[in-house]
Amino acid sequence: MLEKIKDNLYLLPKQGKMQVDGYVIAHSKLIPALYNDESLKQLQNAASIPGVYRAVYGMPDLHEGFGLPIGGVMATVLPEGVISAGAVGMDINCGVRLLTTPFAARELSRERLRKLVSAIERYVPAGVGKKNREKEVRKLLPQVLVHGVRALLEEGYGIEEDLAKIEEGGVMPGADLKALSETALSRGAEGLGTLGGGNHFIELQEVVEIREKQLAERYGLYPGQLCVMVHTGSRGLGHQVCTEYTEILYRAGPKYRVNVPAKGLAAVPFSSPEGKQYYQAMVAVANFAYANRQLITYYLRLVFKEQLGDGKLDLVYDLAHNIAKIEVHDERTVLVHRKGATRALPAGHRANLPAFKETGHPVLIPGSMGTKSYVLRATPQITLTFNSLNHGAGRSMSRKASIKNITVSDLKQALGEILLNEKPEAVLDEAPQAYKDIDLVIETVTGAGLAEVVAILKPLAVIKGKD
DNA sequence: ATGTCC
Repeated sequence: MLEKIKDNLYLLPKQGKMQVDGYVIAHSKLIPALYNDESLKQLQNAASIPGVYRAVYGMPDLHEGFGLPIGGVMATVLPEGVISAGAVGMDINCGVRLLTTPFAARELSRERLRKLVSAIERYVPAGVGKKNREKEVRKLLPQVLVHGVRALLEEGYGIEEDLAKIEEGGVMPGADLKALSETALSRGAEGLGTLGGGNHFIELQEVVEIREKQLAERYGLYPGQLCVMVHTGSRGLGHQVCTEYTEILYRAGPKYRVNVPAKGLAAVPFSSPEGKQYYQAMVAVANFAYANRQLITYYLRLVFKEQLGDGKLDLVYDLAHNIAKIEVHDERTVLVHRKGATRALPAGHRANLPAFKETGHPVLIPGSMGTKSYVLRATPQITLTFNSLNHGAGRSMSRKASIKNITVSDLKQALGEILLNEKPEAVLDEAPQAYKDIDLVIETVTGAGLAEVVAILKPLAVIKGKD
């Protein structure tokens, strides 16, 4: 089905109802796994959606999802093209934030590290169904949905400098609370400031390698530095909104003569009332997720102050990897749906935040639990994928299969000296054996000429939430 | 990913 064009680049040729070609960025060793799940079929489905533009793309961490595969990028021409809730994903604005600390990793004894982990667990509720305990936080929900991180700054949960390092400045315009159901609002109030479960985590990491010294320094990264990476999203709120709107869009589709190949790709024209309403809801939820990572940062700063006497944690960057954005490509306005894909703007791109205009922004790519994380920078060739890169390693095994096939000792061996807050048996589905090889995935995007490695971090301790 | 099927 895939035709090799050159190393790390494959064509999924237009056939059947596909309106455009597909392209998959993948190392040859990553190809066989793509035939073991529905991801290529899902990419073909995406290529048949009304108003799809130029081509659909699969990142090297591609795997089966709901509707659009994880690691999928699909753009639609505006205003006549469609918007799809399933192509954004359940966890709207799931994303990653990287923080530097004023400490060197080697300054921390194992005992100190252990105490740090317990303190983080005390401050940040982690695990499926975990709720925040503070009335004052729940009260912030309406402002957070409309004003994003800015609303938190006004209440003292952050500093002005934080905004300069968050994608979109921590707020997307166009949110409307009326687009959210009572259930969604209630789940949002409970979920604000919580980590969640699944692949979400807080990691204490050490910068172990710098590949681009000047760029790393511009990003605030130095060898040996202790860093904190936060991976979470919009919790039950995003799930609720995706579920509700998939149903709404699925029912409304025929009214606009939009027929979709799978319910997960339910879509309506962007300019339709339902389309506009989903976009207003998605933006509100995206603002919530940026704020969620900000609130967790506030807790982390308290923890560092309490445990180590200095809570000066500075943002390297905060980015979304499940979202749809209005962008200009080939001088056309399109809606780029990225699901498990990171926007990656090269040097000089005008959509960069002022802090990164000259250099291009850091692209934060976590590995799987216990493996390295990468900071990349996109090259000018990134226009190939609508300025998109992968979002992580990508699953190679379903959660169910992982629990069945991976043993506690497999996971313990993979973790080695790395501290884990949870019992290994509680997070077997997150074992690195359930994921693709992050080094190979990164080699793919660098080999394809889409990005270069700036810095590499390795985990010292992992905080996970239980399912 | 998710109050993992109100």
